Amino acid sequence: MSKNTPKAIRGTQDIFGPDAEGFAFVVETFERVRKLYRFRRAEMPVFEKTEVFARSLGETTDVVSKEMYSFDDRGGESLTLRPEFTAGIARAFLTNGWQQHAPLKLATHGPLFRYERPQKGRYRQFHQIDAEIIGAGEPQADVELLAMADQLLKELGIEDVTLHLNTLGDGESREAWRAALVDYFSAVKGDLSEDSQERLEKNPLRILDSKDRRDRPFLADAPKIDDFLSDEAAAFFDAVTSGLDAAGVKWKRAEALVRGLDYYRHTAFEFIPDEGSASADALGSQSTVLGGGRYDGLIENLGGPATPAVGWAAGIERLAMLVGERVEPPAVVIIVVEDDGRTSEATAALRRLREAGLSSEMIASGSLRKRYDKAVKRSPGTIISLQTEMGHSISGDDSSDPRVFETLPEYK
RNA sequence: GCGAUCGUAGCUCAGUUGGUUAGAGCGCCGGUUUGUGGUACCGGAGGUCGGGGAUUCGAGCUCCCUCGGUCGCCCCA
Repeated sequence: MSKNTPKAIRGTQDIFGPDAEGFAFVVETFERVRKLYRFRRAEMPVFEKTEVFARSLGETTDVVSKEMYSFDDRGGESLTLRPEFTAGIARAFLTNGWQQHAPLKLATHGPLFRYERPQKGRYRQFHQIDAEIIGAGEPQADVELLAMADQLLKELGIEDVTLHLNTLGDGESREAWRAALVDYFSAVKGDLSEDSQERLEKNPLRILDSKDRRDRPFLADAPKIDDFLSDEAAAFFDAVTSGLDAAGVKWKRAEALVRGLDYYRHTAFEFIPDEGSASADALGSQSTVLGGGRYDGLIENLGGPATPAVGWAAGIERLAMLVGERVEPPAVVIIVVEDDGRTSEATAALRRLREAGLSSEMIASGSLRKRYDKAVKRSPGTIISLQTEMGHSISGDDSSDPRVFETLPEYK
């Protein structure tokens, strides 16, 4: 590599080989499951006016205040590369009149951008799959959404993660709880970690899942959301949990689970690897594999009508790490050209194989005597070797697809 | 933004208390052997040891700066 070859941007990745196969497997599985649940596909732009995210996520959140990739376009307007899907989907819902389709089940996937220090399972350009139900305020929507997430993880072969579930209540419940937490933690402020003292000002709910030892003694006796839930909010949560039970989705109550973004109300959830599991090891300190919740106020914040909605997103890279490396399937046929005069013959044969839907390639370069060895190393179902004197040899008869010789009877 | 750690061929790594032309395996290219084929052997290409500066007779190895990777904190998928 020359010294003046440009390097990739920090936090971006070039994905290839087994990793790329894992990535594709996640996306393909998501597409399949999403159709099973009748979620409709949507595509949004990767950039929006900055205000779309600033107004949706909350001006004071870290994402908005320091993690957005923002820039001015030539007209001087501030634009931002999407740091998440939900805000853009809400904007699209309003500007395209998708209200007419409500309740609307949507699914999408693609790249997102966040200006952060990269580490295991976290990148500046990362990729998510995403599912939302917009315009449905009933708990059954939460159940539907979570049932889909649960089945997706199962179909990906990820068994050692558990749904951690909480409710943040409605707006009033959440505010009352928040105030009680501030009172409680303020009383012991001096004994809290520096980080949590800061959280007390900015985001007191997050003290609850602090990793600092100094905060732990105070967590167990902290005010519980359940004591502040309105009757309606409690009934809503009951309906969600009983619905999950009916759908066969295993879950675990996580009273300390809160979500970072301001727009969440009622249901909040994360699928987290079980303690000590292989998945927990694979993810390092990035524990959440899929997360989301209900965001009934968001669309109103963007100037639309009051519209309830729930959604989740999951990092494709993180899921791919749990799925493990996936090998590329070998070719059905490899044609080895051991006589350069027969290259055209091989080209014609390949065309017919591919038209018949049989994956195939040829090896026709490099040392003549090593071409066959190269083919063997790629372990195809069948090797057809075109030799001098118009001869040929076949190997792999046992594992050959019968269609190979239906397509190319002359080599049988 | 903060902390830790690493940075030698395309890849994975060796390189002794600093000492002459920097090595291996794999991969790649060519050849020999086996004569019908995933073997073995030989040879070749490929590195200004991340970059810059300092110490020294002499630095891949010591020191400083810088740039990158990785992991962790904050935050988050």
